[in-house]
Amino acid sequence: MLMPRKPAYDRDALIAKAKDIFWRQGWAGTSLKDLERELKLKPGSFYAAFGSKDALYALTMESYTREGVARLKALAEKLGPKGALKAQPRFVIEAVENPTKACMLAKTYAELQAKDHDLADQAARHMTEMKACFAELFRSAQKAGEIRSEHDPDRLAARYQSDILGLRLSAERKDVDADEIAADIAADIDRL
Amino acid sequence: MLMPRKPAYDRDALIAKAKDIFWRQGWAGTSLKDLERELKLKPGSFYAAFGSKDALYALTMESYTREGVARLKALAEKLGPKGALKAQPRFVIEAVENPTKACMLAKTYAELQAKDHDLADQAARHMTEMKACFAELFRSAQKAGEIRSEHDPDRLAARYQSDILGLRLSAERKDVDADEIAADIAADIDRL
DNA sequence: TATATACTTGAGCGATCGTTCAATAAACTC
DNA sequence: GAGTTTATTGAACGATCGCTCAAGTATATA
Repeated sequence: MLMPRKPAYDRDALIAKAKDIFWRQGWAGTSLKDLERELKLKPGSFYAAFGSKDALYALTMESYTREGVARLKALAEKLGPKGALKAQPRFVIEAVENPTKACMLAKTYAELQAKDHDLADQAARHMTEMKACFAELFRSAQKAGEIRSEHDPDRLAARYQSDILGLRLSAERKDVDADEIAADIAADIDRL
Repeated sequence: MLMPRKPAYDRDALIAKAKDIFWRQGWAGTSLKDLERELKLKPGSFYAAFGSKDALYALTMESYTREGVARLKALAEKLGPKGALKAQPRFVIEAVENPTKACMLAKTYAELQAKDHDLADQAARHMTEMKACFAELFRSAQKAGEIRSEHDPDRLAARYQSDILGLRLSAERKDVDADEIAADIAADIDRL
């Protein structure tokens, strides 16, 4: 048997690069020309590597979610569940490596839900997964006695995620002091 | 002087109709074919009436904001400033006449900000205007003694608007009970 | 009724969309 | 090196994008 030629590109690096572009510009706002230029791939190579624009978009959302979950768990490892929940708001809007402040999943869902696009469903599932992570942290914090047990952790998680989505969108505005909002969200955790 | 023929359409009604389409589908997600079909206008009439897709989009955002401000002020007239702030969350997610729950201005800003599109700036200005309305209500509530005066009304308004944006986006999800979030936001007002 | 004016119509413009594919170049085994 | 397999290239496809404009139609005044 003969061994084939190896691709010249690093697939994971290309997904990471594409994620930044999609995250910033959205689905319709990113053309194949954009991707070809930034990823330095001609059409043939692009389609051999990823199959379609939508398939690559799905890969970038998976990567986005995986990293988000990992970061949250690392934060909980270091600061405990309540500490992680209090730190997360400030963290998400201060990450300078992000191409934009708003949540990629929320942007995707908002853009494509009306079209009943598959990517909207996938974004929704990823958001559900993130919400479950938040709920798990609230449950842990309750077990640790850091949050009163009279609260429903799933309800807390839904409200918390909603607040974070609003915060991240607000953080893109020039007339809003997102640090203040983040501080207020964190302060709310202390009152639970 | 001779008098011309009158248009067969109601311009304001067309703007209202276009607003629903843009609100639901977004800027890139709405094609001129969509508008021609829904507004029952051929290209020539469309461009004679509105000039361009973007010009019509701007008109719909103006109408959207004008109606939002009017509704809020009507609510304040009836329920007082604090009552309006408490009622607004439930109100925005329960309005069945809306084509979608999420805020049109936020959707527009999120979609077009990366492109430095003029419509993103206009959306941002309209959001600033809404925020000023909220701040005015918080100030009134403080004057009426319904909210403690130690709070900064502008900061309260920014947080409140952020929460509403998150709520309205969350309300489009099937796995989230938006009524609970709305109730929790309203409950926060009582603790100020 | 004649005429001027504006509205309506729809074919079609150039540009760009996501995608395909045949031709060429490169890297592997034998 | 010969032979085979895959990666790379870039022209070009059909569809759709926002938009233009000349031709036809309807309504007003005179």
